[in-house]
Amino acid sequence: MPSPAGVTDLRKSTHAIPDATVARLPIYHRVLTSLLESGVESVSSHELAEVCGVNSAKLRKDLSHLGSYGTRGVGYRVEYLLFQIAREIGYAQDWPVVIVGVGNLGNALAGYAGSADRGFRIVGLIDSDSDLVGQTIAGVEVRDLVELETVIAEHSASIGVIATPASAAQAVCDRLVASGVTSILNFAPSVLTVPQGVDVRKVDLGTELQILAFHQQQRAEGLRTRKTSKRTSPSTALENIS
Amino acid sequence: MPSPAGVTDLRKSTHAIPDATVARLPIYHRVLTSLLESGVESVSSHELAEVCGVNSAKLRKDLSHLGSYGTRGVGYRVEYLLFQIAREIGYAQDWPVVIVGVGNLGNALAGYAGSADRGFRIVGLIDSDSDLVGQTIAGVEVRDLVELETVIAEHSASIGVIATPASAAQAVCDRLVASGVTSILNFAPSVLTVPQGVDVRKVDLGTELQILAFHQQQRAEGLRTRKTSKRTSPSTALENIS
DNA sequence: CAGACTTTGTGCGATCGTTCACAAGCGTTC
DNA sequence: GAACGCTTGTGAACGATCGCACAAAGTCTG
Repeated sequence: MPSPAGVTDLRKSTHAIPDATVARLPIYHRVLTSLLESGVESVSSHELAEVCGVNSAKLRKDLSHLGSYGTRGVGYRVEYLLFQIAREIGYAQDWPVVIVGVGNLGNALAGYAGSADRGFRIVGLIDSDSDLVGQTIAGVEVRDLVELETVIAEHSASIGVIATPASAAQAVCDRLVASGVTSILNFAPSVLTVPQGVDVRKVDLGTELQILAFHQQQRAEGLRTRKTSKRTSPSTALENIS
Repeated sequence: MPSPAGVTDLRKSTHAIPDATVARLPIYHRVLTSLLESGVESVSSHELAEVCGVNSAKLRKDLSHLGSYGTRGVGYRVEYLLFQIAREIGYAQDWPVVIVGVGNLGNALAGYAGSADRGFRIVGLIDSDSDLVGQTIAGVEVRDLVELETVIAEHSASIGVIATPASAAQAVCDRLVASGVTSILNFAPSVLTVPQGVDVRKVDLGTELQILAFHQQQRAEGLRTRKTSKRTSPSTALENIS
């Protein structure tokens, strides 16, 4: 899993939950929520792992980092496990989030984090485009870039999302950090420099596509060198050679 | 690094470039492009690593997987290195991409991958909303969901993007796979099941936010247990204890 | 209550990724 | 051309993660 950028090592002192595990907890949480709504009361690690798309041993080890919340011979009680995971990842804490850049991407995020009752509350939508300022999106009024510091202070926001063009990203980032934001989700295709103690996660749509393209190319080359054929039936023609 | 979901192990046979390295190549590519435009002709691994936000040893090892494209005592020639990376990740191959789901997110992606001269060409925008069908976005006409198979066949698309609600994701995925798509980028918050030989990468906005929230919570707890203070000045109050 | 069965929690080895540290190689200077 | 300084490329140690395999601990049945 992608390790966070410049994370201050501080969690070792408390529970010490591996990064790889933390990255999977939200998935478990979502699947468990879905199970709970379906009326399922208990799951085994095998069943849950199957649905989450992970190895069952990995799942058990992940959960064991939170505590012993299962019952041997039976499995995990969905509701209880869900509660424990939720507590661990700070769900239902309603973290105040500020989104800077209300283009298509910012819009999508506002709708996503704002509507569903995830553990977040959009407390600020910021843009420099005067046409956008004043509009209400997902129940929140878009405010001008100059009000960035004000909005953050108003709601004591500690999580910021950068959905601006790359050219503005570092400047916005600096202002976020200066205002007390210590967790940043960056969608701009640029490398952010932050002081120690600030956590930056990067999501880059272009990079993701290029990684896919790489694998696609590898596959194509693999086929070509094996039997010199044009692209024909790619369905199940690839067998696993490990 | 985030390991891809159900990737068939096939690359071992050719060059065997580690996943972690592949995930960083697009970053190097972008930074190098920027350097080239700035007129820089040569960089050392230290300089490049600095800008890319990685360790210089890691950078050198990454590049060494592609070949020996540097000159000892000097560094790397920007243009040459850029070319080599581009070749490796299939840049300028103009991969045909189909995007299913033209909400805010699909829109953002269409603009992103379509406008900038990245190595992709949006050949299909698909949605089931009849209000959207027929509109032109980023120079491409939105077509109805029923035409999915037709559009893929028309352009021999092998990369598909799912930007639909979670409820539709698996069904769309199945149809993509059945039509010959072997690389899928999934933005829907759901676990996709695919046959062997199909590569799925998942980008989950909610998960990313929750990972940030977790770290934020850890930090808060760390502070609280150290000295019982309210949230005051979070600016540079966190020192690194490793 | 004993024995069979099920499933968790985890010790351990294998694999993958990162970082250090240094030899090998290149350019430059005297 | 020898000596010096710089940077690459990489062997090797380290650390994190994964997955197997199994003991521990529970349920169920007779």
